[in-house]
Amino acid sequence: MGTASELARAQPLAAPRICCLDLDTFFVSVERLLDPTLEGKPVIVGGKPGSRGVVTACSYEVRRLGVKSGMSLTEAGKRAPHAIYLPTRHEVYGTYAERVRAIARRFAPRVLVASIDEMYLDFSGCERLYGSGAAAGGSGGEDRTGDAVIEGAVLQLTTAIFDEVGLPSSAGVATSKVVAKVASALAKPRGVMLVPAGVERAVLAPLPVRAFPGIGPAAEARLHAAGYRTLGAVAEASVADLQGIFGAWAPSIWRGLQGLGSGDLGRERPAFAEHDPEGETVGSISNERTFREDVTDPATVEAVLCGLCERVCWRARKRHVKARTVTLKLRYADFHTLTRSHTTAATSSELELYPIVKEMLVAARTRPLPIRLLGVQLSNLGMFEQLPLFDRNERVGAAVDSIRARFGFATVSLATARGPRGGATRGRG
DNA sequence: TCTGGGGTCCTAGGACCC
DNA sequence: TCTGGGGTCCTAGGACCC
Repeated sequence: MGTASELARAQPLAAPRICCLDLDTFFVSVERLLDPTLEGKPVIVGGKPGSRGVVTACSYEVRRLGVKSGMSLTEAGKRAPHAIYLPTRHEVYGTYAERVRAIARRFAPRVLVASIDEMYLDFSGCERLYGSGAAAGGSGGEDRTGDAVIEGAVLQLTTAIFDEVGLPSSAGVATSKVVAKVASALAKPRGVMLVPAGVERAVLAPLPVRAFPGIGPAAEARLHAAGYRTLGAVAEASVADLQGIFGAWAPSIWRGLQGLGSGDLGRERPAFAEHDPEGETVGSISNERTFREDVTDPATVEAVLCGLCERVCWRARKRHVKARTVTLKLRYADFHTLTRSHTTAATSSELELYPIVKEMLVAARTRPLPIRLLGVQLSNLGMFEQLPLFDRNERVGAAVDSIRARFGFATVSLATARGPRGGATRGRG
């Protein structure tokens, strides 16, 4: 019996314990597992230097030379001419990521997959689960002991990932997701950093503004222009001051900087969710392609556009969703980029979508410049049930899918997707 | 330093309806 | 006939993340 505050004093609610687990130079680490001679050498994943594209991952050896992920391969080639350049192999990395997730689920009751190499684990209330015996001799108060217990569990987790899969990882633990994420970045490589409740602001204060998730190049420039250089300085500002810089994000960024960010995992991103808890699917499915060389040839343009339609529709059908909105993305040789979208009745058939997208391209392409990139995106997605297929287009789609399920995506395609001289535009992968 | 590909979320204007 | 305002949907563009 008693008021809520009396109860809280008698039985202190432990602060949330959110762990952000991040695999170190993930793609490089997987490549090294598959080819141990790469160990200790400068490695860049993303493609050949000089080819169009960017660095998707790089080892610490080349980071010392100023190479960063996102940098163009041309630039990387200048800074690290002797590095080993490898193509990106997403399917391979996916299987390793799944093994890591399976280990994570052994350690925490709730796990949220944030990206291929990053996840959040909720250790809130797990102090007793991990605290039996050994860690109970802490000298500090209740919370200190809890911190030590959780830190030990996270250390066990990263050790298990290394022992069982062979991948190095880092982790940050804090009372909120954002601070845990910042801490995991500070812990790299191969470290664990725990931010005790109450010291979040002190940990964030000296960091440059870009260290905070959600502050990118544009916000950084606006912050610098307004005189803010560190997260400590931004934390001093009022929500009203931040409104002009972050717009709708201001309150959540302000809270995050005070260490008051959300202490629960939040919702799984649909792209990673196995089942949609609300029964309704949000999100989008897109594929885009940058040409090796800018193209003008209409047959090539059509073939690629058709192939993109096929691919997104195929992925939509695999997820049992239909789209109401289709968006075309067009990038000219001079990098000027535009999008055109169209909303109709829900579909997942390329036979229906391709003519629409083709028409959008004709209407959108007002300049005589060669094309650098084409993209197709499906959005406004909704679930559909697997019913008998009355519709001709759906039967065609199902037949195509059953062949692809056995032999791969590239084995069948619409005639238009096969390029000018009848040859497939894509290899068998 | 000639700049990938997969996503999510926000902004802002216009159409349309009540 | 003129006027106002809110809500929702659509479209285009852009910031940000990995």
